[in-house]
Amino acid sequence: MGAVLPEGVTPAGTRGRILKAGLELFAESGFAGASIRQIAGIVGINSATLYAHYPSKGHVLAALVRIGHEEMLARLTEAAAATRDDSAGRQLAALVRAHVLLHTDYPLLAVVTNSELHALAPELARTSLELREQCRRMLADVLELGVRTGEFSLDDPMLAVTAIGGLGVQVAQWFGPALHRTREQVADQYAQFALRMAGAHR
Amino acid sequence: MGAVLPEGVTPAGTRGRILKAGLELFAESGFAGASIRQIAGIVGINSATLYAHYPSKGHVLAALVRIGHEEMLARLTEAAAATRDDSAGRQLAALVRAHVLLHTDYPLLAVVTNSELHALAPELARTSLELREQCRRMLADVLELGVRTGEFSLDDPMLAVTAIGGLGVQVAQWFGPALHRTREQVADQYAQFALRMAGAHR
Amino acid sequence: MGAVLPEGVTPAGTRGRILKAGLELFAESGFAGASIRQIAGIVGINSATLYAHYPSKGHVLAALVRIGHEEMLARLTEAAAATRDDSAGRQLAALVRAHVLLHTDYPLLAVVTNSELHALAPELARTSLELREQCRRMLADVLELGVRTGEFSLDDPMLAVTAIGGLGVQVAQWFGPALHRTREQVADQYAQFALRMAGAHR
Amino acid sequence: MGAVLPEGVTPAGTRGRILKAGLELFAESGFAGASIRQIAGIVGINSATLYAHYPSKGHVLAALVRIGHEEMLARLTEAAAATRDDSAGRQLAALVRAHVLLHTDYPLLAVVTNSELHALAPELARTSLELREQCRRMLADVLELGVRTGEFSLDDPMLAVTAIGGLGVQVAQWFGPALHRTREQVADQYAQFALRMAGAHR
DNA sequence: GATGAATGAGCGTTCATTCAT
DNA sequence: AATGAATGAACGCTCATTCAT
Repeated sequence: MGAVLPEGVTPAGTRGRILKAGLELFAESGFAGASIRQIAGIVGINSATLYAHYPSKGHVLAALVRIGHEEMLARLTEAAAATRDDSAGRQLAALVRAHVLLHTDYPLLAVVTNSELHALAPELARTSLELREQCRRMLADVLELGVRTGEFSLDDPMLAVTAIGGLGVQVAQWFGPALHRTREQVADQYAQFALRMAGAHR
Repeated sequence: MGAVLPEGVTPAGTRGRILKAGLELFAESGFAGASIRQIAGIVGINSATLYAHYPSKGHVLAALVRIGHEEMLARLTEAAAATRDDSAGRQLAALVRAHVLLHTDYPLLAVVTNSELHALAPELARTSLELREQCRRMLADVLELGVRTGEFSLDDPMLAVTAIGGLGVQVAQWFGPALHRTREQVADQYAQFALRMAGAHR
Repeated sequence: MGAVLPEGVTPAGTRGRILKAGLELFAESGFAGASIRQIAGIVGINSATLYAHYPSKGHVLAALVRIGHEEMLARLTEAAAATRDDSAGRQLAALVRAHVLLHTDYPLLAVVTNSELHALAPELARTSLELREQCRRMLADVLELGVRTGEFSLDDPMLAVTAIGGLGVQVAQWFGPALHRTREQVADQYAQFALRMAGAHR
Repeated sequence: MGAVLPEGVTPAGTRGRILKAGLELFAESGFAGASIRQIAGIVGINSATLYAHYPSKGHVLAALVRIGHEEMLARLTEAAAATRDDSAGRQLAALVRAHVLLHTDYPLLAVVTNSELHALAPELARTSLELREQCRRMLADVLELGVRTGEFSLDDPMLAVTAIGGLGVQVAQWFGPALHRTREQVADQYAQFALRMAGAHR
């Protein structure tokens, strides 16, 4: 299945396998629709054993959401760093490409990260919400830069941030081999869409 | 609350109140996260009474999803009819405006319609899936028309259909008074985004 | 199917159709396993309508059990009357034949009458229990007569009453066309069994 | 109470206590009339705990029915073995005695085994139905043997199998201290009845 | 005589979680 | 690190019954 998690960030051993099983089930049935016993069943452990690794079902989701947001921030940060001295257009393209590729590479994680955040207790969600805001800020900065330099033309930059930021989210829901497009092709297309939305010239 | 349903299509009396309560809860907690007793509680009836009106929890969702898709098709159809003889650009703008306004007017319905369809038994989902495909087809037709007439320039029209079609969906998740923009302003902005994505010139 | 009730005793119209439906379902699923809605469904009426004819589910069963016992008493009485002046052997044969034929003719009624009596509130059951005792008495009288005249030889007449009285009960559970025997054949066989059990000579 | 189960075959601990409670209630109210909470209440556990031991209410019944049939087969087999070289008459008497004693020793189990089999899902019932057929076969064999040797005289051996096989069933419904007869007395009487029904001479 | 809407109680079952082992 | 047994609460749903129409 597509239940893939970023290496490095993801814990090893049983903890990691619990996360992967949770990812699979939360993506398919939602947080409320997936049960601790189903998760344990996939991992091959008793449901009570799960509590030796995570203090509650909510903490499993929190860990996933956290990983998803951290990976997003990492990729966007990297993209920004790589284009720090480029034009606003190049910076925007890099951000959108990175965002889209995140969603083609970890589609289930993106789905869970985006649509199950509300199921999280406020305290468990806080960290992730902050990461999310940082990402948003990065996109907003680039758009504002472009507007300032005259490279972009936007009537309502804030709406543009939301619209462009929302592009990647959809990708996670349908990207797959049946699409007959590579991740790069999709990323390039969406980068073009973003540039056009920003009214970029040159 | 934003638990608003299109008039006319929505049944009257207890049936309608059940739908509104279901809409509110499904939007907030998802299908699996909302309980029949919660719905009944909002309506102010015994949970058993619900079954005098709908044969199962799934049928409540199905009715909502159905109404959502029918309203979408109705609005898109109206927009298309009103611009039948206009340029592809005007047709596209009309479709996107209609789509966005649907999401500003019935945000909860749009959220439920889009993100809980998977919770529906295949048989209950079929009708709605067909309506959804019709809407997609309408957007695709306009984009193809624009490409044919040279009005639009698109490398990959199919991806554009998806990207533009996805614009409205996000709107439902954040539109509200706190945004300090009218529904018309948002619709106009998004129509502009769509035209830019399509590479429309004049 | 085999949901047949004795004519004459059974009420006409909807009341009768309710009884037949109840008979069918109580025989198949037991009193607790059959629902008022199922009964109403077979009759083709609303479940609330049933209460215009019977004050409760229990009263439907009571009516059936009553009919069953009355038919039994009627048939046994007739058999006894027809052989009043015959030998004990002929009297016994007539009783057993009548008993068996009752069970071949109204198998479902017999099943319900025998195995759902316990589900009846004591007050509703009383009348039927009295009828049942009368029938038992008739059989006991014949056996005692035969013992007195030396026609029968029995170590423990009371056990014989029970054993012979129980013969018919089984018949209801398997009699049918698949048996490839007529009701008369079965009745004759069982009458012979009874005579043998009684140790009848001549 | 008479909620007694054969030792050895019956599981120990909570599992066994669940079976005993189920036996008591199924015998009294039937399968449909007894609730999981009633069973759990008698055992003294939460109703959810029951599901740690049996996957469904039906499986509790299935276990009981299974035990009942296994005990029946075991006792009949033993009786047959002990009289293997005896006359058909002695073999028949041994079988009937064993059958009756089974019903005096485990009356509730016999009632449940006989009258709730129909409530079992076909798959759960299969094994028990096979055991039941084996028992029937044993009785049929003895009767056929007696007919062949001229020891018995039967017009319709198949009906005799059913009639004699049905003798024991009734016993379970009334045997008890109030009867003022020992289990042995009843068994002997019924063995005599069976021999007479078979038309045995010496 | 019949209905649809309604109800309180209860159904079999599953939930997330705890705890002794 | 892992388990089986246990729990209170809740699940979706059906029950027999009532009542205004």
